[in-house]
Amino acid sequence: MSNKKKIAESAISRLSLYLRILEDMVEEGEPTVSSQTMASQSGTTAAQVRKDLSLFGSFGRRGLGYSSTDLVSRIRQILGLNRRWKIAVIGMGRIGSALVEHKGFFDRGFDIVALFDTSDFKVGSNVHGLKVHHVNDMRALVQDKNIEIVVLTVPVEAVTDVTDLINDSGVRGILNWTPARLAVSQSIEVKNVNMVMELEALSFKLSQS
Amino acid sequence: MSNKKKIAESAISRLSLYLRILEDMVEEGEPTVSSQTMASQSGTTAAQVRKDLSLFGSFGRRGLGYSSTDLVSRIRQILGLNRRWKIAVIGMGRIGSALVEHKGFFDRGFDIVALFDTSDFKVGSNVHGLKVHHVNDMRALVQDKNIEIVVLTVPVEAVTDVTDLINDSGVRGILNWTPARLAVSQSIEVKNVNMVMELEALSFKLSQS
DNA sequence: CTAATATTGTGAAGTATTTCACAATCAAAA
DNA sequence: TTTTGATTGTGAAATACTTCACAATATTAG
Repeated sequence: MSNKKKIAESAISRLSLYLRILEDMVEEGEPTVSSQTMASQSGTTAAQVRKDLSLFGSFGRRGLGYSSTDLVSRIRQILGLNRRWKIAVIGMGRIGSALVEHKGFFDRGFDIVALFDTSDFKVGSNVHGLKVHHVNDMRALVQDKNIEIVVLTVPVEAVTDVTDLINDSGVRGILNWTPARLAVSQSIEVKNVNMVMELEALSFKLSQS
Repeated sequence: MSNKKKIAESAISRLSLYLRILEDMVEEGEPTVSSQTMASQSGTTAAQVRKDLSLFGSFGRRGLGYSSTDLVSRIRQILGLNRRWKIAVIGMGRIGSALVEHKGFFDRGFDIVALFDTSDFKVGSNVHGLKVHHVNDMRALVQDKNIEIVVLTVPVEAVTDVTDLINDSGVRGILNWTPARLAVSQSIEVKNVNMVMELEALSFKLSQS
């Protein structure tokens, strides 16, 4: 599926948001939903909602709105969520361990199937029922368990070495919690999550007003 | 300082990034730095770096580049980081507790000075040397300790009630870890952090290729 | 002092994203 | 059957953001 059309990052975030809203609607038994309803619940405009959806097709019916259940499965399809994803967490510090025990990932289609750490002290221990492996065994386990995404929560000093191992492992995507910018091979997708940067953005806004 | 000029969110993120890069340069003893250097280290273009900075003033010298130490303090000033911020964490679940013990916030100017939870079971306990308070005491403590930002990591069921308490507390900014969209008063700034949405964006990208 | 080289700051041009606005379509009521 | 009211899908317009390109300015070498 080598889709050429370039889709904005922002449109994808909104689609994620619409999906959550629609699932709630389905839960509540609403058979249809309008772009206006989705817009007000997600803090955008009805035109934006329709434009976002129109990037991928025509899913609604004029005069009626969208079928909630249908649109849920359309968006799931678009986002690649009509399947489960196997992920690993690398770095069993406080944040990494906390993420492992978080049920939210499983609930939304992401199965944590392996854990890694760099320290011999932690390797071999159990976190939430999963054994912690040494990062040197990453390649073997990624191949063996078909892991496609890793969540990276190692200390910043370890990033360079671990990035090499990831590059070599066959993983396709990284959710990077470290403040470092990763030197990954072209084919690997990276999303950066940076708490401090978010706080700094808040600091900016609060300083403006 | 009621600055009317609207600054793009993306520009602010990049400023955060430049700041980190510049601090490293200073650490390494580099007296000056060019827009090109900052660009390649932050994954953008030299023109973008110069444009971002020019939104706030002229900080460089033609032919020479920017003074590292000077630019660090300029950006700190711009982002409102020329002071320390007092923050609280609301929700002492796994993620909330992990964040409290994370040294990264303190290192970058954010002091966690209070903890809150909704459950009587956790209230009164100690996390990393700080006592956990009941959310009902938020207003008093926010006022007393001059807390301006809260990090919200409560379970989604608790969001509505806790949001009311936050609205009433005098807090100015929220870093929202919950998947809910908060109903906050106009004057409160909210930044949303959503792990699952990030994973879904990865899922989309991986499904495209 | 002049030439060569480096690098900023910034209008203008080029892209990208969002919003507007309206024809097309559907259901229900008259 | 026709009218009324709702709502999509989408070009076109408006806005926002990024990149280009070059004059201005600084240092160093000759």
